[in-house]
Amino acid sequence: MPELPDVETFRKYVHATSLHKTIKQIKITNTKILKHISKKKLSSQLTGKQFTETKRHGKHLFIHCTNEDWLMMHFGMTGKLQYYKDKDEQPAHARLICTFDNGYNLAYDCQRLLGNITLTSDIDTYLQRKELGTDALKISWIEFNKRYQKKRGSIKSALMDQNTIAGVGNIYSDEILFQAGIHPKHPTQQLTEEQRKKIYSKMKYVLDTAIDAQADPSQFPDTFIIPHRRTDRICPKGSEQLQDIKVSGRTAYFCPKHQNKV
DNA sequence: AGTACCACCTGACGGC
DNA sequence: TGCCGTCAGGTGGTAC
Repeated sequence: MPELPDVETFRKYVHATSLHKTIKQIKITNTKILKHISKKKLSSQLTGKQFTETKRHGKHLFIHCTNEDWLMMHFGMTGKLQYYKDKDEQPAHARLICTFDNGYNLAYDCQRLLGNITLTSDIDTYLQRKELGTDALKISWIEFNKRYQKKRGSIKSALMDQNTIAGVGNIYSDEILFQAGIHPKHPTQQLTEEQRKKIYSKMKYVLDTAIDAQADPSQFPDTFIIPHRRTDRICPKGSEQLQDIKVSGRTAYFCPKHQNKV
């Protein structure tokens, strides 16, 4: 689930529900999600504080806290957030639960425990340490063009490389390449400037459109491939059968008619 | 600097 | 019904 549009939707959700409320209690039900911080330290740092601001970089969500730290959340493959009042609305795999003084809770739910949470005092330092690339929605054409001129390997894996640009994962890379009409295995270095430009503009279009649809595939335009990927497997531009192949170990879906190979 | 493979995890699904 | 392999929208480490 969580690529850039999903995480941006989570960010807005936290912003709309969880700011400026005092945290009464922190509950951590599984410490595997904690990175470089103990359960005790995280609870004590957050209890009694409030969240005041939200930021996102690629697939990373940062929530500012009145102790000046940022609570960092990464969602792995199965992470999500839920704001709720009654315990019966608590999601099944809630790993971190913040209870506010208004009686509501914000739960970080992560079935497969592949996500992680930590505290950081400075976002830029954190991003540098992780060597994350520029956010996919913030990167300029100049920088994108420069990076992808030099980049080797298939275009799909280049788009998914978080050190090159941050935020695009397996499904949105499929959508970007479908919209751009480029085969996922197309060698990055063999793209023309025109093709790079097309990928750049379709990347922005796909991510913006997905954010507008709150990252809900059922709200995506009829022209998107994502809702067809693992369902009817039919190309939305025609009636061709979509194909799947492995690219850098991930399953890529594409239309053999509309995405020509090199 | 690539790819290939394994590991981390849980759970859904299809085949037998 | 149960067991087993496979796969899933992520990332990090290792070997080549």
